[in-house]
Amino acid sequence: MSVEAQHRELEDIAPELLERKKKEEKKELEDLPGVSGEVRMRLAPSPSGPMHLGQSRMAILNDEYVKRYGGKLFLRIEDTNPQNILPEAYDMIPEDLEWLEVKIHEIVIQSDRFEIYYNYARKLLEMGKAYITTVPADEWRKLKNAGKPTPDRELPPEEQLERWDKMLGGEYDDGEAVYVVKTDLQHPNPAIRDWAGFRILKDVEHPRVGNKYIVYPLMNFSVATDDHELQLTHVLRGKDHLNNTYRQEYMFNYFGWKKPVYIHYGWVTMRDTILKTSLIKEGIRNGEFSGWDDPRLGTLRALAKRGIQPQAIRRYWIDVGLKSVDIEFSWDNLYAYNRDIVDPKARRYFFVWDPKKIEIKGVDSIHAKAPLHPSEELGYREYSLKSPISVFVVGEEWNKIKDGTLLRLKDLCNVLKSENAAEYAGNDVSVIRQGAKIIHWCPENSLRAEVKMPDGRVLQGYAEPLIEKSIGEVVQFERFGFAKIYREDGKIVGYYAHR
RNA sequence: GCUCCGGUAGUCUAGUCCGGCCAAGGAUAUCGGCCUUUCGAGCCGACGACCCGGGUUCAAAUCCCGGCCGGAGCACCA
Repeated sequence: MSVEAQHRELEDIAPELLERKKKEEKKELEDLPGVSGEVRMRLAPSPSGPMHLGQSRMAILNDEYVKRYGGKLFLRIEDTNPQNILPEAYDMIPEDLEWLEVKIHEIVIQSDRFEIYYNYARKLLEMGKAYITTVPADEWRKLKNAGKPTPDRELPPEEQLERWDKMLGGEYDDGEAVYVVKTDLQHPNPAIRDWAGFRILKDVEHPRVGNKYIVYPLMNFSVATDDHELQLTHVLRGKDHLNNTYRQEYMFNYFGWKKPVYIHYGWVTMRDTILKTSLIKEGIRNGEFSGWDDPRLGTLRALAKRGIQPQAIRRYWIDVGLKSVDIEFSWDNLYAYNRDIVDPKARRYFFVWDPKKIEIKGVDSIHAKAPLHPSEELGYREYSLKSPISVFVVGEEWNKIKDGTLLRLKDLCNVLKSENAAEYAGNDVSVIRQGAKIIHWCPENSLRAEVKMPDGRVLQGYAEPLIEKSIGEVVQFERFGFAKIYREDGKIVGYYAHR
């Protein structure tokens, strides 16, 4: 029977089975595989700058799972490359996580743990699973890609240990000797073959431990060691780390450690978003950016400044989940979540950009009473205007309207437009139903204000005086968009979030 | 070049493991209507997708084979 025939038949016997039901779906994170009891997970940022939007994904997902299953979430600061450390970041990262509402149970800093790494390094040499090579880097790499060992790869453990002690003792200079973990030189994936575990950095001062150590662990060695030492059950990481996982598994196998469950999520591209710490650092130095929270940046501090709520970011990443597909970040979706949160609470005000002052003629006084929110009971902003009455309107908008048009100044009155003035035309709200255009305004005693946009533009204008009551809050400038309000150098400054 | 990982509307996601309640659900965006003293919110509607080709099957987004496309890694960075 064909599918169509089956459908026809079913319509006769049991039509209710063909009825479609509509349901709103609530998105939840899928269960973590391999959970038995509590979980132990970690965030592992390097302290090169404050956290950005991209990194918030791993923070949120780890946090969600630890909260769901119970257990422990470690913040492990990976500062084993002293050349890429911003000292302030040691404080900025926990601050950012706190803002994100991520619950950290314990902070571990890798530069406190050199002795632990050295200890395992020695063991591995004793086991014959690692070697010290004095072959120059490019030559070593060439041999490796050809599947061939360096001459010193097979030297006996005693000799390797001797070399290790010489490394630690400073008898080699930078690059003259490297500690390598053996894997399989015939491994079909060249990325998995023997990998460097420690390097020598003699003349670099580490911001936390100074010149105490000259032998620095590389990422794969310290990560594998710590993932084991912290007894992690699950590791979430970007799939750019997939080959690192395969590398690290060699250490787990050599030592017989229990492996965590590894989950690799996909690559996120963020168009038009500045995330690279090196670029930001440079931009701050040369004055291009105002700081780590410049509204053009993708740092969490910049988003916070603009009034993006941590819960919106959380919902966004939960929505995305941890699939291994590569995705494109959607500002629209993030903004939609943020609007959901912010809209019911944000007080409404008028902000007039490109301000043009016009006089309203033919009336002695007007009392304006505008609700602070269209549906929530948040009270009113009231202004008494006395003759001569002038208000600010948006110049570019005003100039586009034909003279003689009947306009509604929202929550104020109706006017007949002429070039640089307006004739009072009563206060009958029903003109709106007749199709009168509504524009906004602000009183003559408004405050100078500017709004900083995420694309770097700065709009100059006026905000109504009562905005002062909402400094530090996210407000909605009617017919314009949501912004978070600050006072900077005596001036009202809004950081634009979204429409 | 070698090795991995992926491919559902503009974007994100459900479904794929265990083929049939999928003539593919939800969100967002866009467009239209209603409502509203905001261009916000709300309500209603429209638009829009299973990468391609074979095979297995009564039945394929789902299983098999072959392509194609995208991404990542091949550092003495993380």
